[in-house]
Amino acid sequence: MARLDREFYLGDTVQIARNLLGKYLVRMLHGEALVCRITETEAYIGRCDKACHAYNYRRTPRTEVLFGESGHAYVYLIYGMHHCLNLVTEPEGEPAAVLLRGGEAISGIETISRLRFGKSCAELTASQRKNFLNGPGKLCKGLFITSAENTMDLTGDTLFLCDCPADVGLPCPTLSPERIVAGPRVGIDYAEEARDFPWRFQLIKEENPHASF
DNA sequence: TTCAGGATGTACT
DNA sequence: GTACATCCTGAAC
Repeated sequence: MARLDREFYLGDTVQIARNLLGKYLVRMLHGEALVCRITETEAYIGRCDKACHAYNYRRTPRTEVLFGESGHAYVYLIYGMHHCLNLVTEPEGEPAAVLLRGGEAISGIETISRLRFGKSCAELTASQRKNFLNGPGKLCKGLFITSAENTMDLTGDTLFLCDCPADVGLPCPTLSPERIVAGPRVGIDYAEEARDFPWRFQLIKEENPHASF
């Protein structure tokens, strides 16, 4: 199975955040592949970014993984009840990561639905279908990603990314035209000048262009 | 369809 | 004690 290797995560974090759009996140759970296509990301760079947990190289037990080898997962709990998944980037010693903010479910949808809402797809309301994986906490809940996955190596067999679902033996979906939109990040009003960095990237469907910023 | 409000745990000051 | 890279529900429009 071809998947994104360590080298992919070594470069410029903002570029990686952009490059991750359209890639496939694979979560193996009890032998089943839960797969989603990434549609929204944000870059966080400790060196210069007040919104980053490791701003100014602040090193604590929590941020330790950000300083480590690229291509590992940084998972943390936010607002006491939601998890967020980040992919560690850049060489060791440079704390930086890309937050996965949203995706669309490709495979294992029935399982994802049960993890998200405790019921099958067929029972979901229109609102629940619309808000399936369109948020960082939702993505983690749907793919059962918790603190247990913190520091996990993303080049392993449990949680990884790939270019194309064919890499995990799935048919490639037919894609409608899309474009990439960049804008300021969400929920970081406290971060002063870093608030306005256009480090959020989103895939927008051309026929349904509702950019949210 | 939009909006306000509450739920909730951890890290760090 | 405070702030936090959020989500869900239900009420109002």
